[in-house]
Amino acid sequence: MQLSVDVDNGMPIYEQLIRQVKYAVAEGVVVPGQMIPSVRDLARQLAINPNTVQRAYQQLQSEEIIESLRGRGMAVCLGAKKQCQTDRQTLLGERLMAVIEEAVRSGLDSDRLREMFERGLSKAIRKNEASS
Amino acid sequence: MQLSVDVDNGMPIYEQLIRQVKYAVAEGVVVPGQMIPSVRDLARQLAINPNTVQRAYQQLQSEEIIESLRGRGMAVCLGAKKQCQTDRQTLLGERLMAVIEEAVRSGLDSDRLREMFERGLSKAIRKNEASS
Amino acid sequence: MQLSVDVDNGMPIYEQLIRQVKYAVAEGVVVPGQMIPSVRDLARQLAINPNTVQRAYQQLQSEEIIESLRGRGMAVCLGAKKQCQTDRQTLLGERLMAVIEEAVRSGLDSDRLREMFERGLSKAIRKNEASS
Amino acid sequence: MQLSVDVDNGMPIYEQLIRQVKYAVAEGVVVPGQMIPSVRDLARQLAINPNTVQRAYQQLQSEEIIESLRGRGMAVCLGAKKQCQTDRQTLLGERLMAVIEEAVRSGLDSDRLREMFERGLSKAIRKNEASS
DNA sequence: GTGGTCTAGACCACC
DNA sequence: GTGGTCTAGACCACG
Repeated sequence: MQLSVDVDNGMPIYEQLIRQVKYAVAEGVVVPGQMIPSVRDLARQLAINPNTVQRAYQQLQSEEIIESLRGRGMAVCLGAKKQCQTDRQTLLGERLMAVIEEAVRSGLDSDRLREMFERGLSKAIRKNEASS
Repeated sequence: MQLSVDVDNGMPIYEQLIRQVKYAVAEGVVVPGQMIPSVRDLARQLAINPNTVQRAYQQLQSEEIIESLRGRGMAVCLGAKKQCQTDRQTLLGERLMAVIEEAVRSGLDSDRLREMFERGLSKAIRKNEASS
Repeated sequence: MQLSVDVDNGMPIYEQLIRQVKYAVAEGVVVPGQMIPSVRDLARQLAINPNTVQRAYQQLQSEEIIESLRGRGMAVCLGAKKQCQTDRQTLLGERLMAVIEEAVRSGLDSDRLREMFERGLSKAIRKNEASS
Repeated sequence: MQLSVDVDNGMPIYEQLIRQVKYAVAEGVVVPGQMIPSVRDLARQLAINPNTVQRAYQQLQSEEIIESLRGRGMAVCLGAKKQCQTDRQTLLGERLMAVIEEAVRSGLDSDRLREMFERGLSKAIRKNEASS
C-alpha cells in the first residue's frame, strides 16, 4: 500500500490518509487481517507529524475499518472491504447528485448538462487509461 | 433578495453570504446598479455579527461584484451579472469533472455511471419543478 | 467656474470641491470679491448632498479662502488668490518630494528615475495641450 | 524582517503591514520559502490586535505574496519577490505621473519643474545615504 | 504551537 | 444613516 500526502491541497492531511486507506481497502490493495504501517513508520516515511497519522488511524478505528492489536500494530478489520466499497459508492452518488441538483437549480439545460457529462466522462477515461 | 445562514453547516457564514449574493446576481434577483442590504441591516436580520457581513461584502468588493458608495451603501457592479454566471458555470464544470474522475478512477463502469447520472438528473428536475 | 465630482474616485467629495475651488481661485477663474454658487444651487447642480457642499464651504471659510456675506452668499476673500497659488506650489512640492524619496529609498537608480521623469513630463505636456 | 506601525498615521495598520511585508519581499529581506512571524507573535511584538495582523496576512495571501502552511505558519510564496518588485515599480511610476500631470495642468513651467525635481532628487539621495 | 472564524462593541469618515 | 477600521476575547481545526 503506497500512501502519499499533498500539503498544498486544501484537504487536511489526516483526511487524505483516511481516504487513501479506505481506497486501498476497497480496491483490495490491503486485505482484511493484513497489518498496516505503524504510526511512527508512516509519519517518518511521509515526513509528517505522528499526531496526524494517529488522528487518521483513530478515526479509521472508530469507523471499524482497522483495529488495534495490542503490542502488534493496526490491522484491517474483517468486514472492512465491503464497507469501504459501499461507502465509496454512496459518497460518489451523493456528490454526483449534489452537482446535478445545483446545475438544474441554476437553470442549466438537461442536454447541455448531458453533453458536459459525456465530455467529462471521455476525458476521465482517457486520463485513467494513460495513468495505468 | 432573500439571504439566510446555516450556522451548523461547516461552511463559514461569510462564505455562505458570498455565495448567495453571487447566486442572486447571476440569477438576476438583484440587478447591476441596485443596492444590497446595508451591513447593519443584514446583520440584524440574520442575527449575526456586522463584522461577518462586512467581511463578506469586502471580499465581494475585491472581486468587483459589488462596490461601496460612500455614505450610501453597497451596490451591485455593472459587469457583475455576467461574471457571476461564468464563474458558476466554471465551478460547476470543475465539480462535475472531479466527481466523474474519481468514479472512473475507482473502477466504476461507464454505463453504471451514466445510469446514476440519468437517475440523478430526473430526480433533480422533479425536485426543481416541485419547488418552483 | 465649472465644478464637478467623481463619485468613483476614492477622494471624498467635499475634498474634491475644496480642491477645485482653490484651483479656480489660483487660476483666476474666479477673482477675489466674486460670489460663488450657493450651497443649495451647487448641491442641486452636482446632484450631491447639500451637507457635503456645506462642509466644503465651511473648510474653505476656515482657511479664509471664501467668506460668508450675510444674506447674500459666499464670496472669494481678497487675499485668497495668492494664498491658493502658494498652497498649491507647496503641496505639489511635497508630493513630488515624497515620490522621489520613496523611489530613492527603494534603490532606484538616479538616471532611471530622471528618465521616468522626462518621459512623464513629455506625456503630461502633450496631454495638457490636447485638452486645451 | 523588522516591522513597525504608526498608529497616528492615517493609513490603516493592516495596510501598513501589507506594505512593509511587500517591501521586505521586494528587497530580499525575506526570501521566498521563508517563514514570516506568526500572527500572535507579530501582534504581541507590535502591541496590536491579532485580528489586525490576521487581516493583513489574509490579504497578502489572496495576492499570493504569502501562503498559509496549515498548523505551521505563513511562508513567502515562490514567485512573490518578482511580483512585489514590479508592483512597486508600477505604483511609483503612477504616483510620479500623477504629480507631474497636476503640475503641468496647473501651468507650472517645465524648467521650473525640472529644477524642483533635481533639487528633490539630491535631497533624497543625501537623506538616503545618511540613514544607511 | 499554528491559522481561521466569529462575536461584541467601539470610534471614525463620509453623505 | 452608511461603510471602514480596530480592539478584546473566544472557539475551532490542524500539526
